[in-house]
Amino acid sequence: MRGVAGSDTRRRILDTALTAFGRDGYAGTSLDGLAAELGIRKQTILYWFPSKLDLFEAVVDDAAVDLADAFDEAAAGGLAGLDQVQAIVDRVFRLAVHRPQVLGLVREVTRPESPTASRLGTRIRPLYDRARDFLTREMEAGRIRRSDPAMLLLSLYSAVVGMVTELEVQRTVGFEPTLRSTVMRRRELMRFLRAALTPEPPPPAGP
Amino acid sequence: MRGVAGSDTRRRILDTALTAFGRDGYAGTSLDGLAAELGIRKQTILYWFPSKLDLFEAVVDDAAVDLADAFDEAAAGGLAGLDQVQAIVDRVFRLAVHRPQVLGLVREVTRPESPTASRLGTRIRPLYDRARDFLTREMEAGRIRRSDPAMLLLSLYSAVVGMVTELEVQRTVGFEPTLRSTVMRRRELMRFLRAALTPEPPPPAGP
DNA sequence: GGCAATGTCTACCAATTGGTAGAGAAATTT
DNA sequence: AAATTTCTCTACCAATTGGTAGACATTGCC
Repeated sequence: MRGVAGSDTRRRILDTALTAFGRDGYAGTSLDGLAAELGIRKQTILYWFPSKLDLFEAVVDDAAVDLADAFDEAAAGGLAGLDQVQAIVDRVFRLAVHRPQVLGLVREVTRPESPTASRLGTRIRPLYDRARDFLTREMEAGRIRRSDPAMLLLSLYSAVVGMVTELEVQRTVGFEPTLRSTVMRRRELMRFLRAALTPEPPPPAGP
Repeated sequence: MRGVAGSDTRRRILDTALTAFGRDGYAGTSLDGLAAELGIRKQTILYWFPSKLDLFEAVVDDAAVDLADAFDEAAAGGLAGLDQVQAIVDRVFRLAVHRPQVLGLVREVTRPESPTASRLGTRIRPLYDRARDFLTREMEAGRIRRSDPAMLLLSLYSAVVGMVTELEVQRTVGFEPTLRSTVMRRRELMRFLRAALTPEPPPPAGP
């Protein structure tokens, strides 16, 4: 078969590359290896993406869309306070469970020296700003414990990504996480976050 | 100068390699590049460490000692509950501020596909066990909010590493973090952790 | 001063890397 | 059916990779 399949080849390359980059990093992924995994020649990859870096950027853009969609969807409910936070965490967890590769890529791309650290930066920035604004608003409304929104956001992000990464580590070690353990983990994370975010009861009214 | 310097070369290689591996990852670091950075030839590196992988493992072992020392030191005070947690966080922060490279390496080595994921595993395992036991004990004593100790530990770890990583990212972007901002960040982190860990007040005594 | 040990270097090497040039098959257009 | 476009391939290539072999300089010991 030659020159047949149309451009689902492009999609297949993107998907496999996402996994490979997330798993082995940019430097650790070779076009030859990737091609072998796909059962095609490296030159076919270079036909669809003019260079390795172009491929990487395309993969990042692709993943960024997924992430943004997840956030949008979770935010669409128009919830407030802890419920909104919970909705987002749930949604990210869902993404992480059925496309764990995306998180691997996030990990790779947020490395300071990543070849396109800046790219994900510009893609994610709007999400970040929205999230921070949300937290600020909720704090002012007293629905979330008051603190520095930027740093709180970072803590949230770290906790979520850390927990999801842990799922992946388990899987690598050969422990296919059960639905049950996944659910437990998410619940545990939410307890942690709720504990950290619940506003303190107002102090007994002063003079 | 030839055959002179004695084996401080070995130390210099270890230090520079730590930075390089943490910054560029294992695959992203080349012996030639490393040698150039050191002003020596690659063969000198291979004289001290028989292979790239051997070098990497030596670097990991070296860093693991630093980490273990930090923990030991923080644990030596014999504190309890949140105070002990705070002591450890402070100590890790201090390490991260004056040897940020170590954290970069931790990041690299905790990647599921890292060439020596297992190695840091065995080095860190004892620390992990100790920490989990500590948390379990403190929960039973009612000094820390009750939850799954393993997952709580993961949340703590993620939050700390995430925050420290952020410091590094800032530095990369060119924002030399001031002492002031570092302190603020640490304080913010502690507030987050305290909020998450403080035990709930006992429910009004039941029947 | 001779000599072994130590440490760094030059000279190579085979394998792998990302990338180019262009042949050739299938599908589409004319 | 001829021509063109689309897609995948074979054949290369220069640069870089981790690693080997061994020359040569310095040091400390006898």
